[in-house]
Amino acid sequence: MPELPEVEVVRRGLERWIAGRSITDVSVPDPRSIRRHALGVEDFRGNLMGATVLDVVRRGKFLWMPLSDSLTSGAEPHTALVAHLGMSGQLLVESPDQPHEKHLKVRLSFSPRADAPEELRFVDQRIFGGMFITSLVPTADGKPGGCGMTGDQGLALIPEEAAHIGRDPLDSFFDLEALHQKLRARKTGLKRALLDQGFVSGIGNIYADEALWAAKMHYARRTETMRRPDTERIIEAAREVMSRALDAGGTSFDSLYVNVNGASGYFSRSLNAYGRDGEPCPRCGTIIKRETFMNRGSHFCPLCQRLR
DNA sequence: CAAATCACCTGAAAGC
DNA sequence: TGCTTTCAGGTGATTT
Repeated sequence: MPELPEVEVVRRGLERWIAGRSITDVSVPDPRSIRRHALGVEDFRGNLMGATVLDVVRRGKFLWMPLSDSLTSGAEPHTALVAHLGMSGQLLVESPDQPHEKHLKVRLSFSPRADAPEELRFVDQRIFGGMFITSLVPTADGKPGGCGMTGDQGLALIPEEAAHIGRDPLDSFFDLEALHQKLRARKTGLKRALLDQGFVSGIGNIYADEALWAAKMHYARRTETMRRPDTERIIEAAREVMSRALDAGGTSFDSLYVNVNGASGYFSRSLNAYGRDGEPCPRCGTIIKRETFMNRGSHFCPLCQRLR
């Protein structure tokens, strides 16, 4: 499933192929994928038709495209098209004559541009992801909303529905001290906190297990016992694991075009803990264990990652 | 306030 | 072989 590194690659692809173009047509073969757009399909279409995608920004696993307002062109955007890939979502930039994918949910047509395909397709098998249009609101810290052109360069706005999530470990404005204080105040298990997008975004089950393994910490470690170096260690581990995946994704394909088209699927990850229960820990040889925690698998080395 | 539960989905894989 | 069950996951609303 797509986690932060995959979403970032998609963002870069969209920035390259879609940013600056205007939307000429919209179709929604499966309205379930825009169920978070409360006003329905017609409103969704009406808001997108004629709008220009000004940028493609990401925080954690949320992607958004600030839209021009035809009435006040030149002014700050105040709405955005939000996309979340959920478990199985893909954003594909393709020519309209490509056969429709089995799980094609939303289709956007763009103004023609030389050497760029004209359609953006949202394909999603499990429908945990989706798209919707929403208002942009000021960020809590007044700093740029996320990763992207306008995101990094000063547009301190974020979609309402993503305003509650924390900055991700790859965000240049990530505030370690703020996270550390929140962790100490919360009284919960460490993995639970890592998966809670309100603390830090972008970390899913796979990278949580990998980061915990790399930092040699137990998933149930109490957050109130975390010391500053502990918080640093786990976040640095998460950052390391994710940027390694991003590097791999950025170099394992010929071009961004292939990436944004999802032709090669998701990154093949080199995993040390996740899904490796029953196999030896790459660090010490102890057999990796799997326990159910929060209704999902937690994979860890019983020796390297002890709960004290 | 923390944590558990559920809802949303499909299809691969395992179990019978 | 063929049916049924389990599982996987992110997010958000609701309940304990």
